[in-house]
Amino acid sequence: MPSPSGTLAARLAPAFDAVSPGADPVLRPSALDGVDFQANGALAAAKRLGRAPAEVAAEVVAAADLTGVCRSVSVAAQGFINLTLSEEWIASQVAELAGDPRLGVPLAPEPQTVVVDYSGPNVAKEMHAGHLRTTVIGDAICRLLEHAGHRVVRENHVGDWGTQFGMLIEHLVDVGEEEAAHELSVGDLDTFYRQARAAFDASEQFKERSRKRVVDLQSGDPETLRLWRILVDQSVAYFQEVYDKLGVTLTPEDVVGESFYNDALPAVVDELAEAGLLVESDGALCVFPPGFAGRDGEPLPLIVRKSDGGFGYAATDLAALRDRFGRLGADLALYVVGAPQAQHLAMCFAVANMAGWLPSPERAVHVPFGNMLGADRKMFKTRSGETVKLVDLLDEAVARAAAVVAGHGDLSGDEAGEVARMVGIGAVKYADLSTDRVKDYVFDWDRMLSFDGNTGPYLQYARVRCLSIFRRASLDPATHLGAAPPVVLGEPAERDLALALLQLPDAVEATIGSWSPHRLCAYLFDLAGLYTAFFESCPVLRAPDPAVRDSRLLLCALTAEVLGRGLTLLGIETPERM
RNA sequence: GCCCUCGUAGCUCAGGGGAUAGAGCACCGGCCUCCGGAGCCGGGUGCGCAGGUUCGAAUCCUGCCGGGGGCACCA
Repeated sequence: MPSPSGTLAARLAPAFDAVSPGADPVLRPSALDGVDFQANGALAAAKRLGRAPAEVAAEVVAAADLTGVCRSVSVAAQGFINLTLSEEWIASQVAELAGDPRLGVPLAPEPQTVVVDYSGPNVAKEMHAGHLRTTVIGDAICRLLEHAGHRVVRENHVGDWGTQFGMLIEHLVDVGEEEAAHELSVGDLDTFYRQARAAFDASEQFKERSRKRVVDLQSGDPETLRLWRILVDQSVAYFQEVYDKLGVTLTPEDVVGESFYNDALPAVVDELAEAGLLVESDGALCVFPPGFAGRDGEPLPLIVRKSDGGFGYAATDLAALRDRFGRLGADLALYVVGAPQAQHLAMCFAVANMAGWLPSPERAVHVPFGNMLGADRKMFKTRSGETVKLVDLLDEAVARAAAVVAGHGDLSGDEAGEVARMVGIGAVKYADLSTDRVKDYVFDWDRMLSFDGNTGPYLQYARVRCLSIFRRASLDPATHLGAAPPVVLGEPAERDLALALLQLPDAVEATIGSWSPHRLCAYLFDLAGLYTAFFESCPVLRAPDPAVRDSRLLLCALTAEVLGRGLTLLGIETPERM
């Protein structure tokens, strides 16, 4: 079942085409009172035909088959077609929605393989607040794509290779394997890293050992690899604890670290050389993709192999592109990576395209995001100026949510704890997802945990309110959905809510189309607001007659479903009570 | 110096070229024995600046101003 705008577009398209071949209607929700949608396109057609817009629009309307869908159709002077849906049609669609497990969201006609690169923490380094955005946004995108029927390959590109591992391995040796593994397993990664760094800075001998260890690591010395593996395994296990706490779908199997591409790096160089793209510059092997200039206006290189013979991260990223479009057969690769990487990724994409690994430029997409800021609008830090550990942030969220939930309802111990967890984690995730990802956003505990405004708790609570009506009446929303009584839309608030319920597909489509979860958030917030208005003006259990009561119960059940589905797609859990 | 990005109400944010630019906080009034709020209703200010494209611009283009970021061997 297509959404209302989809239905209207489909009905109008033949008429547009008949009046002016090639013309296409553009459907938009209308802000005008009493008008649901506005169809544009007649103006452009009129221009081509050299006729008056309103006249062309009228002709389109006459040619369109809108029987049963619209209650009224009118044409404005500028050539807009104003469409008002009939209550009967909305009611029939809502009844159909009740029996649709997908809530109207279509499956992609041509499923694609999409690689999503997100989270990407570094081995033996703490996950801090800065990892929140990539992890939460990337995960929501994965959920949305999978729900749309696409095959999603999650890749957690962890930093598990590089010169710093010489230092880390030597520190591990000094501390002792068992002790080191213990430190890392309890999540004290920062201390471990700092101590390694301190040892490195303090001692020339340690420095020399570290340098030698890097060479051993890169040459594949078994003992060194074994020690390295301890660092990686402990870190990955720790990351997983954070992911589980955060409610993110990443698993250890999704870890495809930098080291994974080591064996492919020589081939990357060879193939670039064969393609005639490789240039030696100051001892480094580079590719100069056109259109990139450096500080002095000189062409900017992507350094594939450094002058010391080592590979930089450009080589790894190129190998990853080669792997994703080659071995994995990706149709699309998404990089949920911070905005500062824009130029680097653009260069990698350009080079991969030139090398023939990336079939077409638009198939690799950087999904950038802005920073999380503190109340002072500066980088989010602790009061003492340190980065905030992600686990600490999440624990604080749950603790704060517990206080909020305790002051709000009357839940018992275990359930209160579980609800606090869902509310706290949900609040953090929703705060991150609900604003346009490319902008910086201000992190504010009180605002995100508020039951008012565009927040996670507000939406969770709106759903709980839907469900509580059923609980009070000892009814089951599921059986009510299954029964799907006739829908009565006598009150404006009923009509508004019903129409909004039908538009989840549009919100999902807009979200995927722009890789912007905040679009779905905005829809859910709008829906929750309409539900509140409905709830205020339309008694449900005390409805004037049984038919109206059953219809309103259906609207409640469906609102709970849509809110629940939307939040789930965003990766936010939904308590049954609050 | 070049490139990218952001600039919307006092604050935090929405606004897929369309009609009178919207929420939530905060502020001021009024109403609340309401199916579960710290509730409901009402109240007003704003698109950084200047051009351009267009029938129509917060939206697209150019320039400037301001914030953030990036610009050869750290990833």
